[in-house]
Amino acid sequence: MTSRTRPDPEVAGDPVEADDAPSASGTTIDERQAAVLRAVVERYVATAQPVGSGTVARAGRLGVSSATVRNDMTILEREGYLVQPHTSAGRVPTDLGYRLFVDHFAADGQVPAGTRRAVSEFFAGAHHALEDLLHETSHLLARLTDHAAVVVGPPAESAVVRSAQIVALQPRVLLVVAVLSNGSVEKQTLTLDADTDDATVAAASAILDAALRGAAVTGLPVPPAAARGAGDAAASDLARRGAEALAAHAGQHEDLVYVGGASRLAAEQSSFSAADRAERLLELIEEQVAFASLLHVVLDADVTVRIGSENEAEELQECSLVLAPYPLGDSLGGTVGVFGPTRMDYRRALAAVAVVASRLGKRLSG
Amino acid sequence: MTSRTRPDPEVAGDPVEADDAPSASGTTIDERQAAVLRAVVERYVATAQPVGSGTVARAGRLGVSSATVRNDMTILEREGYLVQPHTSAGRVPTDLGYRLFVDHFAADGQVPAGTRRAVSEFFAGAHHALEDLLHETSHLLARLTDHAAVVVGPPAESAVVRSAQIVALQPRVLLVVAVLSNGSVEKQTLTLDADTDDATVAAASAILDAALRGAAVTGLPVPPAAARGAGDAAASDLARRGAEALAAHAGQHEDLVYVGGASRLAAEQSSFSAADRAERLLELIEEQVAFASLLHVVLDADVTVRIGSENEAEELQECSLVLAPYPLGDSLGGTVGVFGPTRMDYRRALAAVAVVASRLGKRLSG
DNA sequence: GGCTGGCACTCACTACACTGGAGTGCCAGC
DNA sequence: GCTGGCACTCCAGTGTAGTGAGTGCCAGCC
Repeated sequence: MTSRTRPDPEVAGDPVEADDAPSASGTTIDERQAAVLRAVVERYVATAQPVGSGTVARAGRLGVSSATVRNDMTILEREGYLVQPHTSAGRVPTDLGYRLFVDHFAADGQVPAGTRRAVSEFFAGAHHALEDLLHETSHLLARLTDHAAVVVGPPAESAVVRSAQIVALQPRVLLVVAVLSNGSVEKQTLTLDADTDDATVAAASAILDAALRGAAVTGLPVPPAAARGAGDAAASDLARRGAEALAAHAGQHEDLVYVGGASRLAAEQSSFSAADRAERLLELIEEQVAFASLLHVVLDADVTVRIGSENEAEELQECSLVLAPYPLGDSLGGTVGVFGPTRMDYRRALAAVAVVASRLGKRLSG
Repeated sequence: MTSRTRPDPEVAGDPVEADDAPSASGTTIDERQAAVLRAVVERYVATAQPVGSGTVARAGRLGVSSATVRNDMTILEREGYLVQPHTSAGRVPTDLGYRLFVDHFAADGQVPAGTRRAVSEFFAGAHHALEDLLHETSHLLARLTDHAAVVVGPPAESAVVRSAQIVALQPRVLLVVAVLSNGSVEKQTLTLDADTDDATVAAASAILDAALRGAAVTGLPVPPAAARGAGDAAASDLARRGAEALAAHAGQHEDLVYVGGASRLAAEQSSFSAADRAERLLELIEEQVAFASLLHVVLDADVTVRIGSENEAEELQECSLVLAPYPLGDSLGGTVGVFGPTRMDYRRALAAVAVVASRLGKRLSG
């Protein structure tokens, strides 16, 4: 349930290792300082206001005075976990601060009963096509976390053609359709120069089906050469064109991304520094392909959290992603995740993502 | 090119009829007052600042002093075309003011050369599946107008099944696929309690295809009863289940809506009074079905403009829609349109929507 | 040595008064 | 019927305190 492949630092007794601290001092922070950080993060996530030492001390969990908290905050700031927006304001967590929080305090894996129930109800319901299920899952996750959510479909690469056919829509317009093993359907329109008769289309469809059935969608089916004896050159030619059209399209076909709750980004606009950040993010989402590539990296980990500057993409510098892969049958499926401002309730997001990924995987595999 | 079915009021010489004016006086506004309104609208659209009498007079088109403009503005305000945000500010157009502007000054139908060229280039390019074309068209329209754009697909009602089949994805998971005459594909997964063999699936597929081919997608195909002699009861049963699944789904299947450039709503947030307006709109867009129903009403008109309160939906009260239907073959296709804040460049939007609708119709019909 | 209370200091935020300017309505005169 | 002039309104911007939350530092206490 932890994120990243980092040794889990000890919190009790021994000093917490500030492994990523930018300071060259190699200083560590102790247990109470970590608790202060925790209090600051929780408070800041709740209120969006810089948190002062008095607030933390008054909360009373630590049993120390505000002066002591102040001293700890000074250290936490020196070590890069907190920053002050300006002198005489409270402190705000840095990306590094969130990272420590996530690694130490967000990983207890408690899933709220309400979340668990909502997920169960959702997956108990009927869903038709794969696309619908994934799409609705993204909305479920958005509802649970109150952030935008993504569901990346199973990778297209592993799909195999289960059926292929050519259908006449209009006299000169044909549709080439391939049903893939992952439940998706590839289609391509084919416009002809002259009318074709039904028999030729049917023959071509049969040729195409025979040639493509069972073929992997990548390393695509070789177009059947002018085969089939000299029987029907027109049909054979048509089948070849159909195969080519499919191959050209399927080859560059990226995994589909379903985004739910993108509207929440508008509400989160105030959490971003640049005024057009939310707009840029929405644009990024609209370019599905580019967006999918940003989510792909997770595959091995259980749940991965990427906080602010840990993201490479410029647009995501002020965002956090909580991602988890889900299995599909015995192989790997896709990814589900949540993204919002770094000021995010990581515990809730982690719990929701984990449980949804797990249930979605079971649903798709069972 | 005009909107609504309202007699085009005379502007030259005769007084312009203030047909929708809320005042009981039945007063009319004259040509110069209309020109003042025009100047206010154009200026306000450009600057988003209330427009004062001095600004209009200084622009010089009218050749009258600011005092005269002031008098006209007073009348325009009394008649409901303008409002003052507060005393001693300039004037801002009302929905009624925009309506007059659209009816009188936005209808000259001049399409900028750049727009025309961009549209030509777009439709000259190759597009594969119908869905892709419509999706990309919505982005084209968004780019041209700098607002969010919608493209509603051809109505599903008129579609006819051109092919139907059942494909095995996994031993117990089947996919029922129907290719429709409008180029779309309906699919449904079917989960079985026991494994089936390929022969049964193939037989069921043949039965289904025979039964559904040519049937209208509405008033849906009656599931073939336990027919086909006693030959293969399992196949016949399977075909019936497939047909039922398709019918259940296709019956409630709404026309698809493609939205492009929704991210622009975030930038337009400042044009809305309520802070969460943009968020509400994005939510509305996410619920495709609900959104589509708001766009459907246009069918007869050439280009329709709905301004602010002319929209019935509560969420659209501060939005304007510019919509135009496009033909598909000989029947009616779908709708293309643009939507943004009432403070919108209507001339540009009208021109872009008209030309895109026309070219899209030709492309789909030719 | 580490926690604590106390204290001086910083600085954003708010309230308030003041001013400049854009805009208005009205009116007498051409 | 248009125009210039004039008094008035009121937003927006600026300068000035006052307030309070928060900080850093330090001496003292356990």
